[in-house]
Amino acid sequence: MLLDRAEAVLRERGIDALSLRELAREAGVSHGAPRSHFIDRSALLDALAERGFVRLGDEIREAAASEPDDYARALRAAASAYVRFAVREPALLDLMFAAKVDAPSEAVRSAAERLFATMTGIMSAGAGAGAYDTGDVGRLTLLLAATVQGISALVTSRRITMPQGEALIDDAITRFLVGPSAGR
Amino acid sequence: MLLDRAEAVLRERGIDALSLRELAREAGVSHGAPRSHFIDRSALLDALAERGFVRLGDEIREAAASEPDDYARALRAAASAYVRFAVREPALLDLMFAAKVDAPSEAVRSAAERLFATMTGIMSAGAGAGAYDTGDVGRLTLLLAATVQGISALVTSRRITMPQGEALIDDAITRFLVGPSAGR
DNA sequence: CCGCAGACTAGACACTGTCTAGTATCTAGT
DNA sequence: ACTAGATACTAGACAGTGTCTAGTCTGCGG
Repeated sequence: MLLDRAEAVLRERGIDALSLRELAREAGVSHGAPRSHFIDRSALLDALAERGFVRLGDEIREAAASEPDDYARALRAAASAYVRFAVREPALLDLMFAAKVDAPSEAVRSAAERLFATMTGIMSAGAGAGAYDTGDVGRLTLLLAATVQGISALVTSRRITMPQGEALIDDAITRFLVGPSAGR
Repeated sequence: MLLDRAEAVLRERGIDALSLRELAREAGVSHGAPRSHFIDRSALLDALAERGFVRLGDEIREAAASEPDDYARALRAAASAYVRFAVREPALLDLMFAAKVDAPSEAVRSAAERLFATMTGIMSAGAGAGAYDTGDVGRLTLLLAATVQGISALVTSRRITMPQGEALIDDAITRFLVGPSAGR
């Protein structure tokens, strides 16, 4: 698939090296061929971002499911999976959270929303048992999302190392849980 | 100055619209002229990022200084200033925390470090008076940095609105302070 | 069997970053 | 005062890019 190849280039050589013409050359088709699939270069990027949101959602859901009977561990696993995704696909994550001049496309927006819904689901599992000190799970999830996204940004922009990022996740999750002994 | 004009284009039309040749045209010089100042397009972007770190540091320092005798309010003011900077200069913040394939230049790295030092200074003011529940101010500052960066990313990528971002800052700062009544 | 939509080709256009050789100007250093 | 060198610039070239257009081929539903 064209998108698979584009994703690989994005991962290996960054967004600046991602060229429609080069993708066409690699695929052995003419330079205009990709236009049948993506009207624009930005349409290609949107499709990549959309897939990124889906994949990231899958990965954190799976990570959380690996710890079914411990909220704290499930939360840590999900957050850790998020940062590991960021390290594996730094340029893709940049693309997903890029500050574009015009509003994101409908497809990207809804994919991002589904990721957030996945995170909310993970948080809710603990909320029912009173693991957090507030009833507003949505707002708390937003804060968690911002925190893991920020940690990921610090790691991918090489401001901190991956182990430091993992330590920050630990600190953050601990703060999310009610009581000083929770999850420790 | 060339950088001022570049910053304006970045702010108004995004990074994709930032072209060396167009800058040269606007300045009324030949298309090769900018090369005397910046060897590369990426050198221009690095210079912009560096200036961004300096300006952001100035703004949060000033915000914190406006509340000299209340840690909680100073912290909130600084975090709020960070997010306001992000809203005002979304493309610039993207540039500052972009996940590039090769390591950031020395100048950018040290500018980022100075920003972090500024944040540490703001946090330390409260730490001396036991406002936080841990002695490791550096690690706590890192977590704060990640949190405000993450909130900014959510706002600039239009996942949440600015008021939601402000609310998240409130939630985050409250969690950073020791005791349930702290700063509220 | 027809018509048509979708994937593709091939050429053109305007634009970009980058490299080069050459020029003017200004600034030490002797 | 003269020279050497650095600095800012011009002008031309090159390869590469995204995008648009007109035309071709092919498979499929009516």
